[in-house]
Amino acid sequence: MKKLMVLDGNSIVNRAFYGVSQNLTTRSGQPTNAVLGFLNILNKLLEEEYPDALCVTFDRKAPTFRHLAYEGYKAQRKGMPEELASQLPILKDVLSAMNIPMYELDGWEADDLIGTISKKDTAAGWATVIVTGDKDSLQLVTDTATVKLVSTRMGRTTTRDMTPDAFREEYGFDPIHIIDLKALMGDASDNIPGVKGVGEKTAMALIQRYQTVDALYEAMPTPEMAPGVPAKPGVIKKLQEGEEQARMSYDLATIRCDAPIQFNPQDNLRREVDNARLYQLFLELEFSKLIDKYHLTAPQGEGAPRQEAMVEGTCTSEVVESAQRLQELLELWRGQDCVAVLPLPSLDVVCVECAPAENQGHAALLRSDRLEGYNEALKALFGPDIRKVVHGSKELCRALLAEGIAPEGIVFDTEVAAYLLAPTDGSYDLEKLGLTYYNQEFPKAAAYLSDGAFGPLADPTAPMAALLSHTALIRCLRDTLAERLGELGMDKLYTEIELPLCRVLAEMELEGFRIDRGALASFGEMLSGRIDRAQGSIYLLAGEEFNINSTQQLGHILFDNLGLPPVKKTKTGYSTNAEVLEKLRGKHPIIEEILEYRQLTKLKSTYADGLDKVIDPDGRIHTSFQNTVTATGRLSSTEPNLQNIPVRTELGAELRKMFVAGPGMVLVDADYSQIELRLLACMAGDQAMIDGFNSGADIHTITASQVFGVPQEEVTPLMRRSAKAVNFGIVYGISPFSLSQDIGVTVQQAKEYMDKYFAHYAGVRTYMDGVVEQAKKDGYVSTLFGRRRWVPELKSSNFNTRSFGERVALNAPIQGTAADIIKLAMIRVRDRLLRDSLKGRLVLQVHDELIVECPEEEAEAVCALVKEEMEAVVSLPVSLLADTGSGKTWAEAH
DNA sequence: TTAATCACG
DNA sequence: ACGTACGTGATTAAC
Repeated sequence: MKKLMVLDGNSIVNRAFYGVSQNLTTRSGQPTNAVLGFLNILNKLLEEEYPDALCVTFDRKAPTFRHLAYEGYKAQRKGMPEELASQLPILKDVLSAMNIPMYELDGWEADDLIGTISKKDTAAGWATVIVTGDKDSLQLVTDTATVKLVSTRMGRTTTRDMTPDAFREEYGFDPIHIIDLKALMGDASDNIPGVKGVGEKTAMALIQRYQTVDALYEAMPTPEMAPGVPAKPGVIKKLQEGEEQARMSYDLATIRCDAPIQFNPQDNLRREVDNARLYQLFLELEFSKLIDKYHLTAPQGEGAPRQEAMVEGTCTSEVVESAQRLQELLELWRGQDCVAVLPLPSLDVVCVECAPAENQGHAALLRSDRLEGYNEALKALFGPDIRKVVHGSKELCRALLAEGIAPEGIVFDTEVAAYLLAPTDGSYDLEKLGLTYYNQEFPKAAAYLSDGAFGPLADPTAPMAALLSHTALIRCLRDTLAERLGELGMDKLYTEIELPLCRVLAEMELEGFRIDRGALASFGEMLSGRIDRAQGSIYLLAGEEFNINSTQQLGHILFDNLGLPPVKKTKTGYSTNAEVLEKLRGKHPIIEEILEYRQLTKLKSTYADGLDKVIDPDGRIHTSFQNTVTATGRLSSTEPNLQNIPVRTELGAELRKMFVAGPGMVLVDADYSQIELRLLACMAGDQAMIDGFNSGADIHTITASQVFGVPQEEVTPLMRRSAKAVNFGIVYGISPFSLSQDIGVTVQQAKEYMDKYFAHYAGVRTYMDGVVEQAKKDGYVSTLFGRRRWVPELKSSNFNTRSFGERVALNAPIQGTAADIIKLAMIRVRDRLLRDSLKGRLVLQVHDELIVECPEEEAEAVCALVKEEMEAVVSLPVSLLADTGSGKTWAEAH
């Protein structure tokens, strides 16, 4: 039996709209989430069902006769948000390009068309699968027509197949009687009134007993309920009064199967998509993933503007196999403004491209298996006399340095440039940049990155084509991105900070941080013992064994079994985080044990076990510093993250004793003191705060004394703590509510603190207002060094989104300037160590802290050098201060 | 894959 | 009336 799948277009697109991330739009601002969601659901359905034929139905305004029958009918549905309405024509274009038939008819709704189609389908001897999110359609379920109910909960699509048996199991009557059910209980979303005072429970019990409205009213005035369901008093009266409503609702709930459409399932057999049209549409919608999924290709001769130099074919290529040819090429490259270089991670293959003539590229492939003296070739290529543009220079530098080659002459990094231009984009794959900047599709890097892509057995054409086009793309991007950086005033930031930093980061990653493996292991064993004991007490106190790591199970034990009062809820149930547990402390002895257990297991799994796994054979940990990730310009650290090693608790801080210097070496640690607050004082130009810092006293104490109006000597620890919370909160754009939560006072008091704060630091308030205002005007904020962060959230109509934008606008310039400063300090410290012929080397950066490993005898000099360079990065009304220390371990040096 | 939690500045 | 601090990454559970 052949199978037709028919979709309720309106119902599915609604689910998609509300189920898929709300913020998905094209660069021009056209929302696309509903279209994408629809296609995702469609794909999932096709994989599940493999129908022979497929079609989609759409509403076209409510039928006139229904308006006459009941004026309010479907009135609510007219309020479709503009963001969704604007996507409907796009969706129809896409479906049309996919050659999927659509049915719509003036005055008819999608489910009436489905009813009609389903009936004709059955008559033709076909099976039907109806896809909708609307339970009304369940009345159409027959032996040959099933309904797939689609629901999207929290972005996940789930479907449920309703056959007559499944339906009867759930409802206790035949599918057709869902009409009778709706007639009694009504349906608010469809404005079906039903019988007043009769809800789902009563209606179900009645229909289970009588099946139909007719039979029910025949049994009046003494109807029975389904066995076991007690009749509520007054139901009979309500049924009698509501008979007219019930009859009318019955008509409203009935899906019509007699729409005047031509339909033959044969006309809906699946067809190939229209490649050219769909490609163009997906390009406009920026659905690059779907272009891959459908294996769409760019139509020849039309579509997006193409950059000639990038097209394979206008670019000649060769594999370099002789030393003589290599020399010729090196000479050619020396004469170029720049050449693009794309290395594979192992450096076995390197592609170099230049453009000797207008629009005519030439690429050369260097392969370790085809070229004698390969390492020498690399050395020559990465000499100072050839200007190179690369994508991801940190990785390249690390690979070259590992081979003993010190790269020079890297004049541009397209990945870092793209990051500076759009730091919130998240990733900067070449294929993505091609789409962003040239509206052009490129092959995926996986084509040449996969193992053995260039091996002797592999078909060389696919990886070659991808490699060549990506190398050409790098060359083109350099000009585009460099120009854009200049326009935005970021060329200095780029050439003096970001680009040279790549090399520094590569060196630091290669250097690594030495770990005392034995100490780490015994620390882990100690934790294990304590975890076992804590776990034992928890099971005992709970009266049963369960997975303490599962927040769901834990919530169940605490709040259902032990009867503790829930403090906060999460999307999925009870919240059990430390803040909540802290509030429950003292109410039950299990709480303390759980807090202890949490602390211990965190230390064990993330640090004791986690770090041990990534210790290299050289006894050191080589983290990766990510320099194209954060929205503010900070670095991040991964595999492992060495920027979140515990320090705040005594037990956690033990770990820092396992980060050690090598034999005969020490660690020098230097951190900026209050750098963000100092920057706030300077950027706001607030004289009171500037004076506070320059007086040399503790800034939190000064703030407390000013806010609470007492002399500094009389500031209590509590007052200082509150002032500190305010100081930090201001940098994040805090609200009185959050401050009150943080320091445990009433919202009113918190507001008072903030008012007093702003009264004393009036310049800070002026500055904050000004920054937000400027950001709203410009659409971005910048740091002292010109780094930008775009803040589109400020334009949102959503209060929360907009508020977030305001906080971002306040915080980004401060956090970002601090990031600029320490980056510059890193470059200077690194250069200075070399210039002074010291053996000390940077090994770690933690946002406001630098760690250098150096020979014991250099300790003093390095301390002085690092402090000097860090403090001298900029000259501001408040001078920067760096505190230094040294020792055999990180704990000792800090 | 997402959510919850918790480690850091 | 909203919903409540900026920036990260790793681990675990559960879908």
